[in-house]
Amino acid sequence: MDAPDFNKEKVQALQEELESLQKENQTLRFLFEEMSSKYNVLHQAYLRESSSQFGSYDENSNEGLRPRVAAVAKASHVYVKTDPRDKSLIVRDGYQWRKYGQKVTKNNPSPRAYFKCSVAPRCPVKKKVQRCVEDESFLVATYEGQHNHEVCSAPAQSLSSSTTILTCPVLDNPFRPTVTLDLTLSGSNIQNSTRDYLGNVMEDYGTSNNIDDDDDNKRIEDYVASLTKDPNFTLALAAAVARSISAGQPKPSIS
DNA sequence: CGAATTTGACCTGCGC
DNA sequence: GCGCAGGTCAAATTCG
Repeated sequence: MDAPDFNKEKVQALQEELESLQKENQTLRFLFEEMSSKYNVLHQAYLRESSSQFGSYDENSNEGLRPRVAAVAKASHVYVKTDPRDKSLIVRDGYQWRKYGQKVTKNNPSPRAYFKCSVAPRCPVKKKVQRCVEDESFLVATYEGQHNHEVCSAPAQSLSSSTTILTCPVLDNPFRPTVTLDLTLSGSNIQNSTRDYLGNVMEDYGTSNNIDDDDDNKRIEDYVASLTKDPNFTLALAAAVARSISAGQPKPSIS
């Protein structure tokens, strides 16, 4: 076989792969943006509803001791990509936090920082932040509880240049806290299951996309809604995140 | 000088 | 009961 031809084919194959990865990246961004916007709308609605419920709540009454909204939400874990040289344990998520403790834990050489939400005096939310033991360029933030107030400042997108993240609604439940994903990851890090799943979804979307503009937005919303309800999508995303963390390799910017 | 952070001490829960 | 680990408190320190 002729060597130049072989190299040419190789370059062409790589270019094709790069293009497909770029498309994939765009698809993911599109989906996350859609879900994020829907999440924000739902979250605001939830905050309004819960605040009105708390407003009528009589804390001196014994019968009032059972709020209609569960006070303690399950802890959620959020991975945030940061510069590994940056040793601070600060995760900018739009809320104000007061640090009240730091501890070195058994299975992780990096210390764990403890924060309380300081936006509202009686906000019960706590946050733990620790570097990921597998990849120190990731911070793992664990949120406990639920904010009883609204976001007070710029959200996660305002992170420093060394941090590239996107926020997305946590799937299937608009009332869960935000999960943060690094979408600068190379497409090669995306688990096949994720790729297959999203491929199927977008192919499905594409085949049904020959409709007029009015129906277009509605259909997009339907797809986003179906995604947020689909546990397979949750699993696929989780797998992709886990894989990207374990890979810990240099990531070409595809954007 | 007040607010935020640091850090060692203390508390609590859990496994043995 | 004891020891360990995680979580919280609060005095000391730092910073704006």
